[in-house]
Amino acid sequence: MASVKKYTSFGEHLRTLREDAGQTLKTVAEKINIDISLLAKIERNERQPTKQLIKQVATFFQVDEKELQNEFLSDQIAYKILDEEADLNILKVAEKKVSYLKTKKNAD
Amino acid sequence: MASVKKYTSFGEHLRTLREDAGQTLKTVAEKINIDISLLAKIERNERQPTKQLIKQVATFFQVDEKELQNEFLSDQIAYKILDEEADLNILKVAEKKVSYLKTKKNAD
DNA sequence: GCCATGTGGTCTAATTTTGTCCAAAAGTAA
DNA sequence: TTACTTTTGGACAAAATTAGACCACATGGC
Repeated sequence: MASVKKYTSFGEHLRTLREDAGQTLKTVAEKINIDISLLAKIERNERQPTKQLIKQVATFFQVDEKELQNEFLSDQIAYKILDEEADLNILKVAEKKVSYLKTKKNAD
Repeated sequence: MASVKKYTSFGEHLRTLREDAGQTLKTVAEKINIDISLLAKIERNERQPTKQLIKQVATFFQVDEKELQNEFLSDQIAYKILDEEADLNILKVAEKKVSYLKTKKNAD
């Protein structure tokens, strides 16, 4: 059985990666060449990471990049739903729309 | 039995509303006080409607505002997934995160 | 006290997005 | 064909959003 997946925010996930690696904000920020404060904000979900940053972080902590990108993407969707105080069934509708838009895209 | 729900894009939905009402872009745009070209772009999903615009449109066509807002929100999510070429199971993760973030929010 | 680490505010620059204007295309009817 | 209506699409300025930098301050250990 694989490890149990925890559903935290992207920032918390990142912080966990860093702390588990026994690194400080400073060492990591220097390694990936960004401001300490920016990294701290990302870990607190006050700034959004760029694709490039996610890639660098994934390399640094040796985790799968695509998975980390997905981690962030699902975060964005979750926050949007919270912001708009929307119903969760919107996700079901979105899923159907993806299928629809995909077939539509192929049709031209 | 209620009407069968169709999963189109927000813009297409809007266009259908307008055409079913036998209105032109001109008449609707004037009524809600925006540029014709902007309304056309929204119908083609080239521009995003503001909340205010959705409200006006809902009033004009006498449809439920909240439902139309949801229609748009699910669109945004669907397009994001398409853009990022992400897997649909991201939506499941997002759902779990909403729950997590909700409880977290209440905890402070 | 000192030093390392993390926080939080403010600001600028860059990027993204909206909304307007206008010309051209497409459709319709005479 | 011509005239007219409707829709499309490009270009661009204005507005809004966001990342990222800088720095002072807080916190915590030694």
